[in-house]
Amino acid sequence: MIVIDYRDKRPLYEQITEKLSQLIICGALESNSKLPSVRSLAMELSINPNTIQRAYMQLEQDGYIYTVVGRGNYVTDRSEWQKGYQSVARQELEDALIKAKSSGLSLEAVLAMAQSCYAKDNATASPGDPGNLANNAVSPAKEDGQHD
Amino acid sequence: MIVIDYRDKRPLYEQITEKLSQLIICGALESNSKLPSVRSLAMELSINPNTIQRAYMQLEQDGYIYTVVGRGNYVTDRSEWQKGYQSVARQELEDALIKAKSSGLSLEAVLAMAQSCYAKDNATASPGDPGNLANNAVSPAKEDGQHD
DNA sequence: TGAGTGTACTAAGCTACATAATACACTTAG
DNA sequence: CTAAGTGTATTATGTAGCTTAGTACACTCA
Repeated sequence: MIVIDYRDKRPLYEQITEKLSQLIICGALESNSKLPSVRSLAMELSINPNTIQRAYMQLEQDGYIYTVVGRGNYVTDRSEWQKGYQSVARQELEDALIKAKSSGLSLEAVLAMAQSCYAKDNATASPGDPGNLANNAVSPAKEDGQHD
Repeated sequence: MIVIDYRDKRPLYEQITEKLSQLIICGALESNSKLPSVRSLAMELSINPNTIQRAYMQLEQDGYIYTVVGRGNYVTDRSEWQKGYQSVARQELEDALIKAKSSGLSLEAVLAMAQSCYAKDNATASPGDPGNLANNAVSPAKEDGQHD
């Protein structure tokens, strides 16, 4: 399920890249399953195919999907990107820890947050909803589909 | 000391905002000390005064500095932005924790990282350090703190 | 063969960023 | 008071990135 947020100041292709990678990471999109075609997803989201193409290009470069010309785009095996993703996550965690420390947060508070977070049931969606990635509830201050 | 990184893809004013706020947070710039003027910092960094002005505007909006028209820009008391900064740090830490968890990092690994980080001596410069931002002019030495 | 796929390219419009050049009101030192 | 230094605002210009639009080509598969 992808929703374009036009209040988001980031470029569209970046939003799409982020949301698709999240869907892949959390398991909502199974390995080797097929992604919507450039043209069909563009139509569903009411944006230009070039923008989708750019998002897919980025996802392929990041290792989350692979492309078969003439056939489509497919989700890469978890083992392919797992390592790199974990490395990024570790770095971001370290940065956040340094910032937390400099902000005056106590070590105890940080440890408690970690415990709490790992106790919680953070969505690791079950691979049962392939279907539509688009949600037609987008209203950029105008009616849908109309671009001058 | 501020260095412009032209390989950085972010806007200049954002780089400057970030580095100045870091200097303020870590204590390299004392509360109520005077920042370089818009024009002088612009000249030292060889960029346009408007860009510095924009950075200062952002810093003021974030609460890190306050402005006295006709006099200059000054570092805000720590207590003014401490709370908001801690709140941001906490949120970023939570995001990083969720990401770490989803990447497969174990709770033990995360706890170890936190311990390690808090054991380390992460630069929290003590007031009195050289406040030089480029090569010049921060300490007027006689600032009787006149602010609103 | 034809439909669907990824891919590449050009052109145009829009926005953000950065610079340049002024201009004005204010504060302070003289 | 004057003059220098300060923040602030404005307009104009150039550049770059994002997005759309339209077209085109090579590939895969029923």
